Amino acid sequence: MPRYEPEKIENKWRKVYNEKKLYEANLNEKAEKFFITVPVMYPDGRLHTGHMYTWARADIFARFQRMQGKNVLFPQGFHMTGGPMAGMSLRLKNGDEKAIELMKKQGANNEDIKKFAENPLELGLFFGNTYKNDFDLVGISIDWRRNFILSYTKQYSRFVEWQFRTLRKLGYVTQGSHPVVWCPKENTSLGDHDRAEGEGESPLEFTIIKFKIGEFILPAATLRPETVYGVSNIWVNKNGKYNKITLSNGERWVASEEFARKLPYQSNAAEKVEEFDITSIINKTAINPINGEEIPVLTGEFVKTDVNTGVVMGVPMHAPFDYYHYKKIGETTKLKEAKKIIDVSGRETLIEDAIKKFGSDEKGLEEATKYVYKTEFNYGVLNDKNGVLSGKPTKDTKESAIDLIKSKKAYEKFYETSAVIVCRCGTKGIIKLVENQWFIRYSDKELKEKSIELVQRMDIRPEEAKAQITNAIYNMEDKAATRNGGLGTPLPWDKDWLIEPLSDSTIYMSYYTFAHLIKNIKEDEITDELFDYILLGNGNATDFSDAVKEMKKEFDYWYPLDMRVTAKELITNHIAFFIMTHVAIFNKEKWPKGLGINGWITVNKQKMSKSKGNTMTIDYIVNTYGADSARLVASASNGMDDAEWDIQNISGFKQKIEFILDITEILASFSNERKLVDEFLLSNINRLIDSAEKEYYSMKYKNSVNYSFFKLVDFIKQYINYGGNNKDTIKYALTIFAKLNHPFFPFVTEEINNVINGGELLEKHASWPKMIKGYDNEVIENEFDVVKQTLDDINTLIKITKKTPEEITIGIAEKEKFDIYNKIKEKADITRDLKEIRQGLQTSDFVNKLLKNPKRLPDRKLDYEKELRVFTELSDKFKEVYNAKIHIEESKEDKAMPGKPLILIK
RNA sequence: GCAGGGGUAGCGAAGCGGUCAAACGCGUAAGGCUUAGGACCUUAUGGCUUAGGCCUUCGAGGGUUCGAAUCCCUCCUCCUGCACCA
Repeated sequence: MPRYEPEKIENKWRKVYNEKKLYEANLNEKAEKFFITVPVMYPDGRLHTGHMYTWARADIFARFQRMQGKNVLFPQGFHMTGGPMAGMSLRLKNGDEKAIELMKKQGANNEDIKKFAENPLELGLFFGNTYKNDFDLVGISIDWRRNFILSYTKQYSRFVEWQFRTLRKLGYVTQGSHPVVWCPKENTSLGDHDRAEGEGESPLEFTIIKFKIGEFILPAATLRPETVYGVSNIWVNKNGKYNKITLSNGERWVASEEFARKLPYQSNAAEKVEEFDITSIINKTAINPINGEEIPVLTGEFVKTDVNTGVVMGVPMHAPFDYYHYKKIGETTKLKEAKKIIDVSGRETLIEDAIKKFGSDEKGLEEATKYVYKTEFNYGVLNDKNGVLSGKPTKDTKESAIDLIKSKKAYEKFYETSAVIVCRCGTKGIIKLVENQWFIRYSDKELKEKSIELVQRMDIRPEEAKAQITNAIYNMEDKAATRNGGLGTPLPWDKDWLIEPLSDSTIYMSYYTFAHLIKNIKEDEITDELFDYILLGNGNATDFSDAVKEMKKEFDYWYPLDMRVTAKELITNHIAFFIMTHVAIFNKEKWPKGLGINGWITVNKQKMSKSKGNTMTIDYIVNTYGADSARLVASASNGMDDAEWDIQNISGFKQKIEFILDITEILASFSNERKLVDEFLLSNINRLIDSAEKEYYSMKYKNSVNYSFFKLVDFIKQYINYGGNNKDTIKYALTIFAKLNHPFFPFVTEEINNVINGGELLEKHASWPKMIKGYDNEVIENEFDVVKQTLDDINTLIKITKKTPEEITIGIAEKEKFDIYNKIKEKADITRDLKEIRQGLQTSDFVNKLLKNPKRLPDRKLDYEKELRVFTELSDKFKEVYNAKIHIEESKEDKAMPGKPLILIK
């Protein structure tokens, strides 16, 4: 018997598929089209199992649709817009050891790395090439002719320009200023992916209140301007370095040196910066601009000079740090009593309690701060010591507090990071206020409404994702669409700006439809009018060349997009942008139709990702286990939950494949004998076709392999085990096995089908099997269940009695009992009311037994003749299993029930 | 803070008002096969039980129902995303 040799089989069919160009999709008016995409990939490293998961899921659907007779287009592009590649290139250029090592580990040599350092696009092209190989290896059925690179392809840049001019014409573009996390060394914004530390952190807006001290201003930064009436003092850190900053309006600020360095990124007001001896103002008196109160400047070593201004207002009764240190200084120096200005009813000693609870070390005070802020914010009210703010709930006071501060000309704002952020280059990130930033107005109410309406109609799997997407759109704010570093297409009307990567990739799927044709069109022929004509149907056909008309034909045929497959983390950004931009630009009939959202793979509960180092590259896994085995990963989950993937699963898969290959090989040696067990197998397999199809359709692949693979194999095993040996039945079972599993395991199933049936390829239109009505046989399925149950029961009995059976008698209930049983079964389908069921039945011990519990009423149809025949047919099997004499007979005993024969063991 | 999704056997998970320990996969144990290991096959895998039985379970508590993991309420707890970044 031959071993399963995946490499041999896979090479063979991979070659056939490529030679016959089966993955290349051509316009064919006669065939129904199906257009499926996965987002463009950003080629900055090798592909791993995590990627394979998403693409295999899409590929399975693509193949499934092909087998349904659809003309399937599954293209794939690359994305080379944006920061990470440029950042990596820069790091390589600077000789960053870590970066160089990372590239080497992924197969780049010194020559390559030199090229990457010179041009980040080279890096993308290098990895892009490995992707094509890896995908081909694992059998992702992509039409590579339509591949293109965003936004590196010149023609595509034209397309993005058209997109943005169109959005602007429609009024969806606006301009304003915007705070971003920034690396001052690489001079670029720091997205999550560019950070070595501080993922998920964002800019936080602080209010600066200007306290006067002599000729100087102390700018105190706070998140709670509403506590300004409770200020007891100003904190500075006597160990910190401070500057005197002269502003263009003449104000002279005293703030930390770090602040002076950060300020220019948010305002160009500073004219002169000089050193300042902070100790010279400690214990001097400052003025609260809101109420004119005189307050001392105190030193507090807890004040961080690298955050905000290095000047903090002390509000002891409402801030644990202030409380603790103010008290401490108060022990030796006479200080005014701190004012309590926020009341939380029933929590008079909130701050004392909080410190007691969490402790007075730094960590404890931090915890206490969170706790106090939260409690006061949600339940607090500003008491009568708050001037014009008195009586307001804390929750609603921030805005009016700011207005008040503004009216005293004491207001300023400053952005700070919500926690420490470090760039991959090692530099600490700061906040830059980007002026004149261009936005796409995703906040537009009408656009949101239309988009949400579309989402309700879309075919989204899993169903739960619909609510999330709806919500994401509902909460959408304006999106900064440009940036001033990295790679990308310049904004057509303001060339200083580059269009940002999430914004140049919202409707590019339409570009796939003609990507292979537009390559031949000269750049200057690609005008806005051309795209208006192709994509929106505007303009006159006579104005365009045949080549352009051809492109329009492709677009009209393939668009809209039928299915987009992505991981769930894209819901709140890319998916929302994708849907909304389509709604904004395209005619209604071109809006997207379907989505497939998946979770991610975890290994030991950790998300599989490059940064965690828990991945395997695709070429490794395919070379080690085979492509079909590797694709099993797509069955890791049903919906968008995270799915734990265990490489051990592959061994069970292989065992079963070998079993199937074995019977495939010896198919000719089976007989022509037909028995009840044939009906059993045909009926079950027939039903599996339907079950598997439904699960494939809703992308619940864990369920679909369960049916098409594990259950089906199990049925064939049972069939053989019960003595089935009919050649036609087995041939049918194997054929269905090959077909139902082909989307999942294309190569080995093609081989199996080829061996038993020859002829046409499965990877061809409309090879999906249909159910055969006559094969359905519910009663036979039930009776074989009875056999299984009876075998179990016999085992239990033998175990309990510890007997070695010499004779086993199986007593089938008499026909009358079956009649009553089936009658009750029919009634129980309608009602569970025992009285109602009892009506018209003669009372007997048997009836009483069946009607004891409404939960245990008869619920499957059985048949006397069949039950007797099934057991008779299998008596040899029983004999073999128990090595005992077997009697099958009718029995009048009470214990002989329909579906539960009497068992006697001697 | 805002939003979304969970808590079922050793693990991953199915089940979403009615086949009485719960699909399927993995793991584990025993037996078989084998020179041995691996692989493979069979059986078992909540507890008790000398005749197919009983008891206890689906995060916790309460409710609706003849009947709830499944519906309703309260609580505990875990995970994920939050944008200028692919």
